[in-house]
Amino acid sequence: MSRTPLHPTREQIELPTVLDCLSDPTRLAIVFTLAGNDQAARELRCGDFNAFSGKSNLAYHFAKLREAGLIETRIVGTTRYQRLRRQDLDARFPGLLDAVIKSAARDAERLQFPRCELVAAD
Amino acid sequence: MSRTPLHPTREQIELPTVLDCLSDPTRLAIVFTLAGNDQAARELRCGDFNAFSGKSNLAYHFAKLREAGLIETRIVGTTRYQRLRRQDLDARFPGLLDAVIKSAARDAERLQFPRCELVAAD
DNA sequence: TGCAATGTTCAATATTTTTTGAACAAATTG
DNA sequence: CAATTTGTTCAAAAAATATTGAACATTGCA
Repeated sequence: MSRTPLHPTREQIELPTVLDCLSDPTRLAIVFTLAGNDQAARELRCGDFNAFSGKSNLAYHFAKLREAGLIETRIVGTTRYQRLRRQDLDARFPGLLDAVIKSAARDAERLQFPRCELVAAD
Repeated sequence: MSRTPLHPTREQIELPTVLDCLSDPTRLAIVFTLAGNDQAARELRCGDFNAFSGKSNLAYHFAKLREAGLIETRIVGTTRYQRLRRQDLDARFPGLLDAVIKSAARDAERLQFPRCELVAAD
């Protein structure tokens, strides 16, 4: 599935772009899930998010998150593992991600995030 | 100019809506300016933002900010004063606004906010 | 090798947002 | 009262985003 995609460097991450990513409910749910505020892992595969939306729509949102610098994609065989670029984000925008994640957690009820359904691992 | 417009209550303020407001460069500039990170006042009139965009476009953005719960509009005669609803935002999303404002301040160079041109007061 | 699984990419839609300008409204001032 | 100032509202146009499904690519497996 092609080569490992392009990620912006830490310095290239832009505030408005990051906020835009987080303002979309689907992407916020993805980021929240990757942040592991549930009991979830730190690294998840695309397929784990199938409850969130259709495959191709997810690919679109993952691309946006990746290009914005929010997540890093690691390719292993035929699956892609995503993880939050927490260190980079914290360095670039101190306190921002924490505030967003905590607020999202407090509002979990009203935000109604889909439940991440772990795909059986190999 | 009609009656004082509707503002959501503190509890009605939604995280994705707030993030969406902040992700737009014009609105982020407005919020940043109202936050007074320059030497600016806490309450500003629409006209003070004329450098940011056209009048009707500003009215659009102010409405978005107001309906999202980011600003409060106070009508005095023919002018409208806007102020950040900092207390409500801090209560609802602790640390969020601070993180955004601070990050914006650090990135001031690259964000290139327009300079708020104070309109002569009465 | 051929089939299944995982995701991407592309093109077409659909939807939402932003921007503009003209017309309007309310208050203030001469 | 007429003119000016401040800013809104409306409708139209422009632009950006999101969503879908079909086709494709890569890897893993029987």
